[in-house]
Amino acid sequence: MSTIIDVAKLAGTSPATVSRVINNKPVRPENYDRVTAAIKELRFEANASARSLKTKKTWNIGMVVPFMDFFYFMRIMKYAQQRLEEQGYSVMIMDSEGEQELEKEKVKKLMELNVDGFIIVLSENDCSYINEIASGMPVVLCDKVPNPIHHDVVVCDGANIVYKSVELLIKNGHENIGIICGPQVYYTAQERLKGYLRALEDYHYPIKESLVKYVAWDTKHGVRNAYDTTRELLNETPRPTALIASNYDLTKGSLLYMQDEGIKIPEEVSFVGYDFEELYEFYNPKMSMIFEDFEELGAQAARLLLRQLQSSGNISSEIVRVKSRLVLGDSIKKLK
Amino acid sequence: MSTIIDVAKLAGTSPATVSRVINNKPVRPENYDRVTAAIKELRFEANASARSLKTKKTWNIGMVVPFMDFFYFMRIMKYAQQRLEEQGYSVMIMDSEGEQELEKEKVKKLMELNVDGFIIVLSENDCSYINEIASGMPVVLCDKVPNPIHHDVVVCDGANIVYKSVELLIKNGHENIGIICGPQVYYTAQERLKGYLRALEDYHYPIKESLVKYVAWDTKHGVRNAYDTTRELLNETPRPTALIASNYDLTKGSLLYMQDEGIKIPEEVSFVGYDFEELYEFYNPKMSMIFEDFEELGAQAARLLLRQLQSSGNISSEIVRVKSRLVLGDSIKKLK
DNA sequence: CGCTATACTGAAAACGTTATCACTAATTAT
DNA sequence: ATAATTAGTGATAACGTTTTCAGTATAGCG
Repeated sequence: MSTIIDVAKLAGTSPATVSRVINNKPVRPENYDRVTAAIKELRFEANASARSLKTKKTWNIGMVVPFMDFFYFMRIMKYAQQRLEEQGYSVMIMDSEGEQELEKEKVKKLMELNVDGFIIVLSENDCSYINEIASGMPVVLCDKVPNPIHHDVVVCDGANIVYKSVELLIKNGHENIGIICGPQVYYTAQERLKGYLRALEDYHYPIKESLVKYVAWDTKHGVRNAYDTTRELLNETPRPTALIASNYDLTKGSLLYMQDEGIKIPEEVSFVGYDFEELYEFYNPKMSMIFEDFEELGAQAARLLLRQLQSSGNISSEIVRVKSRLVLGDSIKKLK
Repeated sequence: MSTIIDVAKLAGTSPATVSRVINNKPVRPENYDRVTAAIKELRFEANASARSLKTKKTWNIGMVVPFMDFFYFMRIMKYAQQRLEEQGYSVMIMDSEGEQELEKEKVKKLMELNVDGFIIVLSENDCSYINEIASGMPVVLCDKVPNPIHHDVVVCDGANIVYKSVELLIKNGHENIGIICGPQVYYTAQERLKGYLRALEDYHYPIKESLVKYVAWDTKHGVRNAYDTTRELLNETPRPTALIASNYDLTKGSLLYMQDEGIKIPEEVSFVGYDFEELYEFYNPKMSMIFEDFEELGAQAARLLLRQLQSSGNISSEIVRVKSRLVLGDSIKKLK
């Protein structure tokens, strides 16, 4: 491996000039040519460690997700990474295994590695530790977000799309619509419920508490919880004629229950799911499903982070809502 | 941020002694205590860049996968990462988008970042560039492997498990068994076909060329290709009574075709798939499916890499085969 | 008790960059 | 033509570690 000094010698300039060339600072054209030629000849690559040591910038971004083998999180990170790479950043992704304690450790680890910023999908509804461990760091929170927020945040627009889904069910004659929600400490869970409530209100239907179920939707227990909750819901009076599962895992659990019990969709109950791609392709009949735009989610996260990285002064934090879409299948029965 | 010098001052020793403490080198107990106390008090963390600059070791491992939002690859990397972290390494994962040109770029980028080693899932059947770009680097190749191999390699044992599957089909009275294989330039594709051929031979059944289809199984086109090939297979004479799809995407494509055409499994054709977890839970009837052990795959990749990282001298490259398992569903019909 | 071997220690020189600063050459204004 | 500015240069000092090396205590030995 050759160094800036080797290049300088070959080009007949000082190391400082070589540094100026590789950092796009003004240099006499003649010197520029000689240096670039020397760089090519020696296959010189600036040493990242030395550079970071001097500049205090590693051009590395730390990402933490609850489960890195889960497409949902990784797709977000993939697209964020793409944008960040365009700006010269590299990315380190770590897995918190859905546990806050581990998440904290990973953030700490990334701090030791001197990352320049973070994109985090929280494991639990708490990010207070960030200010202790990584105070002053550029941070973007993504998807799972605690309610009082002091950071830049990107979430999918749940209110709107759930509103539309409920509206559609109503127009198909459904009055008793059950919904399986996430814990209301999460912003996204709140939003999705808000869409449900608002639609019913707008159409002057009463809201039946018994048809609104709150479920711990963490990736570890979400499926199981939704499974049980679906049973509960279908035993309520009035029995719901339609169900909305407001999350990937909740969708999975709910459908598994109905499959196990042989409950026919849409004959016995209509259904709208969330984010379950593979299933959408294969389930018979095709499920109606809400899909979040992970590509945009990641891109926005990257944008917000870059904004922080590039601005020197304090900027007020921003919350970005990314549109979701509802794809229709044959899982909604027309009543009457 | 405090430095080794601040710590030294507070502890009343030289920076060298502090360095010795944080690197577990022998130090007088009294000094050890004073230094650790000072470290705690100042919340000192050794600067990674400075350390790397001096030691030429970053403790970073580069990983490259074709698609980082694909659970298959990420699960491998997740478990590899776990093992590597235990040994103090951090991991940078990059996405080659299934294109060799990009893969090369990512490897180059990771070289610039001075990673200490690589775990790579190749996009195409060629890793010759590695010797140009990253010659001498510790490298482990994973899952998709070109045939003549000069690196450490981890693959799933396809021969054995496909053999078992074919055997099972034979015992259920099937003689005409179709198989959708990957391109024979891939080691894994070869192995899976080998299992098929050997089982038929062992049971003295003729091998019918028309029932063995070779398909480009890359993540971009695999599904589509399998879709078309399934049609072909089912139009062959003799018509196969059972089908084996030897890969996740091939399974997906094949099942999609049969679903679209309303071909009933197992009534019209028996089926054994590969790696399609979500589907296994939901498809009706339950598919018989081969599952690879990604956890072990990743763990072995990490083990091989650590072996290279820790050994100073040249070691001969190793090829590790990880057992797969066959999970039975109701997709195999008993003939006669 | 003196001698050698042992076990730590601190000073100082790296590692490969970038940033500062004083300086020179080239340009412009007068 | 000379003075005043501008543009670009190289020497040098960081950045925060580790490593070498010579040195100093301490322990072990006869």
